[in-house]
Amino acid sequence: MAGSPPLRRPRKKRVGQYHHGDLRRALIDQALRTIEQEGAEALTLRGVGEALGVSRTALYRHFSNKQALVAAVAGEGFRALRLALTDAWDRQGHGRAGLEAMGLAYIRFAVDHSSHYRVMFGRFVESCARDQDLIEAAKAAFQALVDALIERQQDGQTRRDDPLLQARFVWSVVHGVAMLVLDGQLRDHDASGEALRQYAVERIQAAITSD
Amino acid sequence: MAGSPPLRRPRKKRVGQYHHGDLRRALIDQALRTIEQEGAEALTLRGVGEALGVSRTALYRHFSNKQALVAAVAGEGFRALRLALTDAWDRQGHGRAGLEAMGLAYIRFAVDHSSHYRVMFGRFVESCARDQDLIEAAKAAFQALVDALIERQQDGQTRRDDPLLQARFVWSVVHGVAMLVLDGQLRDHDASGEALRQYAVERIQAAITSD
DNA sequence: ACCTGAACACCGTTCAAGT
DNA sequence: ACCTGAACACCGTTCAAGT
Repeated sequence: MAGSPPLRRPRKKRVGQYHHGDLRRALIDQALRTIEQEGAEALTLRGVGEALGVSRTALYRHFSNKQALVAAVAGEGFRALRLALTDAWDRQGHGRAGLEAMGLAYIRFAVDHSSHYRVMFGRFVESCARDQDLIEAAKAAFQALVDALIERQQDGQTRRDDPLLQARFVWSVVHGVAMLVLDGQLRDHDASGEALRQYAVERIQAAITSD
Repeated sequence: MAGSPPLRRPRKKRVGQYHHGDLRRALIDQALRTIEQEGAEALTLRGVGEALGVSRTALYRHFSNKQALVAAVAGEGFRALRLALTDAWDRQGHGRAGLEAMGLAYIRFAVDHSSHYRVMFGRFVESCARDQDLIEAAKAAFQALVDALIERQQDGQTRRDDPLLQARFVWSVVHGVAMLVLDGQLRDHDASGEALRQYAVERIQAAITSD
């Protein structure tokens, strides 16, 4: 779904040789790989550098600090999420089914890339919310939902509430469901998680339709 | 709302003297104070110890590690949250207004104690989900919502879905709204945040009522 | 029983120095 | 321009030793 990054194997550092590739790109990919495989709290600059056969301070040539690297990874996440949402919407033909597919796609993304998803919304990001690229990527993903809801309203299928407000509500629901499933708040991770997803998208539909 | 802990001032350590109070309690209170004032990532065992005039390893007599301390703080949070929920429900007389008040109380708790709330649901807690006290406290808070929804169903006011599923859905919505507001995803923190809260509780009502 | 202080193995970040 | 290695100021945790 996320278009997994090219598998650049950790390589032994040959002495006296620079990286001389797209180190910035390589750093982001390696950070994402670490996050997905071992979790966000296992991400260390030393580890990333070592895996790339590069000094642990090399990344300061490309990022101002660790947070900036994490923000870049989060940005990638929002771009992948946006794609997942628009894909679902398009594939189901922009109708009620499309909207439900979008909701399920959102939750699936969060569950399938739980560590990455956490980074996208975690406290990490909050403080470096100045990162323009990150903000734009997040906005674009959100806009995909707004557009879909507007189309449904114009087709006369849903309540004509403020689309932005309506979108925030829908986003809240799927975000909340995703977080609950991720946090393992649901004892039996599989069965009740699946039931909640289905119930949630159905009730969203009711909420944006009925009086 | 949370019944703020007794203000035990950081005191200078007098040499050769032990704490000899309820150190466990003092550690939890101090940790919570640090979290609320400076955020969860500013919490260090060294800092807690210093504020209490105690060695930085003293807490290992009362907690197995930092995570256990954090779990205890999270447990306190769930107990306070449960109180906030039942208070709102009771004060509004168990009706539709009571349920809406509950939803707003939930979101208000999260916003007013944002750092504490984050700790309650953050990744911290996930790994030490074995902490029985924490699990019980979280369950009790959730149960308050389940009970309210069951009562509404029995009064014939809402859909007779599986109460547990319905409660998870409602919890997801308020949790999602709280997270969105907290993450500053909402540009104008005040106005649109307020609007979203109102819209959310209203749409929850619609979702659990209509077909 | 309860607490301490030194020690250990980690962090992110800075900076003068290399090529 | 890009990268390195040593150094700095932090962590959580362990453990022998004190009272």
